[in-house]
Order: sequence, then C-alpha cells, then structure tokens
Amino acid sequence: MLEVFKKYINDKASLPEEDLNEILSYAIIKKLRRRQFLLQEGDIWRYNAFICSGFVRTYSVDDKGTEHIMNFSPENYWTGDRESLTNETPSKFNIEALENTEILLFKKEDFEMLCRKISLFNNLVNNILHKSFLTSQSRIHSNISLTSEDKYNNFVLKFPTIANRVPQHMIASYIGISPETLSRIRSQATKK
Amino acid sequence: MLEVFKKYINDKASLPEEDLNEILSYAIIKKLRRRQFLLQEGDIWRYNAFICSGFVRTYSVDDKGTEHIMNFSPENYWTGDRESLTNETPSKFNIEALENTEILLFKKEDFEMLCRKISLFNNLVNNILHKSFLTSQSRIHSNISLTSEDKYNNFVLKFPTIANRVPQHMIASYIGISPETLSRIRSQATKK
DNA sequence: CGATTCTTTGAAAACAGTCAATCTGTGTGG
DNA sequence: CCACACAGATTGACTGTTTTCAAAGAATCG
Repeated sequence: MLEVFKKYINDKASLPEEDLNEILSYAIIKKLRRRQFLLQEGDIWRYNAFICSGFVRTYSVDDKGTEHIMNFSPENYWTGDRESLTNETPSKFNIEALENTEILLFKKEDFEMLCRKISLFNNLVNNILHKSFLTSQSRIHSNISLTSEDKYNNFVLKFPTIANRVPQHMIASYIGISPETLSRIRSQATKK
Repeated sequence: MLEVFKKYINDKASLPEEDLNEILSYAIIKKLRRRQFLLQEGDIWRYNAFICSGFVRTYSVDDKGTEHIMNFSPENYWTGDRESLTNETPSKFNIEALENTEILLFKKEDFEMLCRKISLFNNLVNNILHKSFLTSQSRIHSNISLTSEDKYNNFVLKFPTIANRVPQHMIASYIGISPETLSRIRSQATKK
C-alpha cells in the first residue's frame, strides 16, 4: 500500500529515498469500505489524502436533496476539500468511497512542514495543484460552452476509465444534468 | 505603474526591497487601449501578466461565433492562458482590453527563474494559484448546481465590482446563458 | 432469490434559446 | 448642439431542450 505511494512519487520526482521515507513516516493509513465516508458535510477537513487503491467521490447535497458531484478520485489521485482545509471552515461536501478504498492521510501541519523541509516535494505538490487548476478550467469551459450532449461526450473522451467505473447518473450529476436527460441523450445518440 | 505592482507584492509578502527590484527589472510594460488584444486565438502565450490598471477579459469563440467568457481580470489580478503557457500550444482564447489597460509582462523563463531564485516569491505565486483554484472550484459548483437565476445572483454577490463594470451580456456569457435569458431573469426578479 | 439500485420511458410543464424588431443610452463628428 | 451611429438591453413569438414526476424494466449484490 505504501508502495503505491512510493511509485507515484518516484514517477514524478527523483526524491532521495530518505526524504521519501520521512514523508511516509507521517502517513496515516485509512481504509474505507464501499459507501463509507472520508468526510461528511459540516465537518472540518484537516488532511491531504492520497488514494492508493479504490475510488472516491466528492459531492454536495442541495436543499432539494439533489446531489452534485464535484469530483471523482481514483487510485493515484489526491482528494479532500481544499477550501475547508485552508480556511478551517465546515465543509459543504461529502467524500464517499464508491469501492473499497485505501487512503494515506497526511495531517495539514505535517504536510506543510514536509513541503517546507523538502523542496522537491513542495515542487511536486505545486505541480499537482497546477494540473488540477488546468483541469478545472477545462471543466468550466465545457460547462459554459457545450450542449448537454457534448458535455457528456467530452466527459467520456477525457475520463474514459471513470466513465466505465461509475453509474451513469453520477456522470449526469458531474456534468450538471438530470439522469433522465442523460439517458435520453444516449439513446438518441445510438440511433445514429 | 510599477508602484501598483510593488504595493501588490508588499501586501502579500515581505520581500526584501532588492528582490522586488530584481523582479521588476524583468517586467515588460505593455499598454493596451480599449478593444486591443493581449492575446489572440491561435497564438502561443508566453508570459505571466499582471494588470496594473484597466480591465481585461479572456474568452473563446465557438464555431457558431458565440463568445464564451472564461475570465475577467481587473487591476491587481493576473491574466494569461496557463494551458498555452505550460504546453506551448496555440491558445484557444482571446484576451481583450475592456478599458485602457496597463500591464506588466514577465517572460516565462524569467518568471520561472525568479521563482527558483526567490523562494518567497515562489510561495506567493503558489498562493495565488491556490486561490485561483478555489475560485474555479466554486464556479464549477455553481455551474452544476444552481438555476440560471441563482447563477446570476451568485455572480453579482461574489463579484459586485465586476458586475458594475461590464455589460450585462458579458455576465450572461460568463455564467453560460444567453443575453436574452439574463434580461428576462432580471426583469422577472424586479417584479417582486 | 429478493432487495436494492440503476436505467429507461412517457407525458406534461417549466425553462432556455433563437431570431427579429424595437427601445435606450452614449458618444462622436458635423 | 444636434443628429446620427452604435452598442447594449428589452420584448415578443416561436422552437427546442430539459426537468419533473411517476412507473416500469434491467441489472446487480448480498
């Protein structure tokens, strides 16, 4: 399980073994079974979380009870609520395991200390942030400029493995349309 | 004009005067009149750009000729196309001055060198990235979860100064609805 | 197998987009 | 200073898309 994280880091940067081990010494191992929660609405999120295996979703629930999926995080991705972490405010989101999931948690203070101490790690972390930002921008662009059908096609194109791993109504929620609409879009599309 | 930048940096970090001056020594001053472009679709974006005064918008144009506004950047904000800058690929976006605008440009290489050399500056830059990320996330959340009316109200609430500075049809474009729909939403709302 | 979750389908209503015309306000040049 | 041009906003009529609610059909899991 720690091996997954080691491999991930080694693929991204050439960190000295001892730095890697120091980082790992702060990792808290957390295992979730399907449908368990890593974070629940109203709680303050205090970690950086790396998914070693499994699959997690981040979503909010509005006052009508409708869920809105902000993110899917499979193995080798990070998850959490940056806003709650930064401002130490109650989270608006829930993070739920969609499969049995193994996670490494790093406490905020430990993580910041490691960033300050190990500058290669700091760079790596900022690179991830940079990539996440590009991903959000691209999602915003598709939100404001595409038709529902194109939003769906674009999602499948960009995240084929996720598209195969989650129920269709969750894709609908992620792209911001109702499950019925997505079902109809798909049945229309196959008629061609 | 350089004063604006100095003030901005001093508000965010306590950089030694000499570091600040070194940074400034790489700044390229650019002035745009209203309707002039900082970047045009198809060109590769090679800078980091700080707006000292004025106001700029980033938008794409789809195949129907409809514009989609990705961003508004007033004074004391950064602008550019991170994707084009990072990957050195032609930009999908246009950046146009909505008012006469004064900008400081930093070449990619210079900027990266300054980040490497001046670690406080690096931290500052990463903080800005972090904030931009939070802003995007919040925009995505409103894109996928709000009604058109609430998207508009939310925009005005979050960016009151921008809402007062741009024509209404640009707000419509930013939130992803047609100008006519926004007009109708507003007239409905005042009837209460 | 039975229970639950997921997907599909139908019909009606709400919502949003399109196109074209008109109205409003602003600023520029004669 | 006025008239005109221009950009922006509004409105109407129409069309198309999406949501909603309800019910039924498939698929999956324990």
